[in-house]
Amino acid sequence: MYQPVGRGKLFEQIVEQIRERIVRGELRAGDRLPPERELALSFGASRTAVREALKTLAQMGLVEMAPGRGTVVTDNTSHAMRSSISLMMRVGRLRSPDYLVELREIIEPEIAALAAKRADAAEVAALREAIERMDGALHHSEAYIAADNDFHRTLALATRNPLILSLVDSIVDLLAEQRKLIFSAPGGPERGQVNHRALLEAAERRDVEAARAAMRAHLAQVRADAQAALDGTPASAAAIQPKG
Amino acid sequence: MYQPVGRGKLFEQIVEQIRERIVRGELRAGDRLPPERELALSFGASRTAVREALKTLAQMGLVEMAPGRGTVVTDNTSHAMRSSISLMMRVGRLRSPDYLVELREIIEPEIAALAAKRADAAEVAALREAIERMDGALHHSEAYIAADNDFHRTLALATRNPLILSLVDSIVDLLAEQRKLIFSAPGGPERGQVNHRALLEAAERRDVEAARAAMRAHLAQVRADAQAALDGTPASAAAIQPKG
DNA sequence: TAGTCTCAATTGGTATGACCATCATACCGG
DNA sequence: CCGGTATGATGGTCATACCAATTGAGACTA
Repeated sequence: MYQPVGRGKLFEQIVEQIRERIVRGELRAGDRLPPERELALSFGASRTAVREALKTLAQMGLVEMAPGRGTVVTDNTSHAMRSSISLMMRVGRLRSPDYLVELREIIEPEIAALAAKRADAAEVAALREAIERMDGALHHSEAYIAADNDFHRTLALATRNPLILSLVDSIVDLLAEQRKLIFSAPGGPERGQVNHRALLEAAERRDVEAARAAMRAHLAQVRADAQAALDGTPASAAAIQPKG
Repeated sequence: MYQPVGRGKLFEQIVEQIRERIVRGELRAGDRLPPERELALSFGASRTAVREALKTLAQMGLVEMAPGRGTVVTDNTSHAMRSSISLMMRVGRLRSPDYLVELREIIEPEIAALAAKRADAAEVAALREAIERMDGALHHSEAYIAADNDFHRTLALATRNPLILSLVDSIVDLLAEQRKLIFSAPGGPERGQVNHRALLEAAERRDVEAARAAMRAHLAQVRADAQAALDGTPASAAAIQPKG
């Protein structure tokens, strides 16, 4: 019927215009956009509206604002999704973290398969290095978990698919808790290393099926160890809950 | 070694305080929080700062602002992730849309499998209804695509995993383009319906393996039809970047 | 009485104008 | 050549006013 006369809030129109220019590549990462006062003049709007628009873009991870330096375009696109998932898990009445485990059991075996197919020498080396770091940190939970994260992240990187990498990055934080449980399970790290090595060998041999199977075994073992740690040590299990 | 001295921007502190109350459950979905002017008074800050904080929370999908009605807490936590992925795909050097297809081929078969295992009568009915709508819209691309989206979303819903649902929601928008291609391929929609029906039957029989297989077949056919549509229409094919 | 209409109050959205905090740069003195 | 300092640019905050959309109460009409 009629054209929507005011296409929504004013600041949204400004967001759209700037977003478009970034998406189209007219504005690239590192570029600095005009001061707020200038933008306000260009858009024919007040500085308030421009500012709300820039604030929104900053929250989306498209730009960064800093006093004295101005507003610059950034390529930090995965940051937003990362915090979103983290938030979602927390706000979702944190019961049933199984949601995350389930998603992980869906994607990680396929990630391993793709990684085995596509990993180059450098990535294989990175995997080996991560495993060695875990070997050397079997009694140092923080370093072990960090190396463990790197291992899985390198696999995601080897898929050559940035979407998958972002997805993995976004759930890494949430896995720290579970990995602590594994670490506290007797023999948990050692059992994990068996599967890690199997994954490394599969990647070296480009054995897609072996990689998938190894990851499945790994996740099953992780799930079992985590459950065992919860059952066996009610004290540490209780320590998980609060953390407000 | 030393702590950062500055406590950060003022509006960030306000964001943190309100966010905490939402995450802790003190503020639940539907709750309405005080007017901006009141909040400004409570926080001992100006309305500007409060407003920037609320704007940030709105962008995160935690609250919704509307003139006259106030600011209410929402549970729409997937919205942020949705727009994030969409943005990432667009800003990320839009060549190689295969990234998305690849991710889809990883998760959708497993979604179908989980859905077949867990779908209740209402969800099966919703699947059937979506298929019927597609039957009735074989010559009306917009309605067909909408029903197609609903079909896949219902599958995700049936997994009972909100993370998976959010992930699918975030992908839906980006699939519109591909679905238009399918629709333009001769016999594409009809072939799609065959697989849709197979998925429905698998869900009815709780046949996990059949569901997974049907979805794999569906995606393979979709990929083929999309490619065929591109090959057949070089003009539109030129609009897509050659894959890396 | 029931329905609708009007209008004022509430509340988010925008506009100004000012001032502060921080950073970059150019300038100056050693 | 170096280091501190003044100056300007720029984002962050404040105060105030007005606009726009929504709500809800009270008046008006059928």
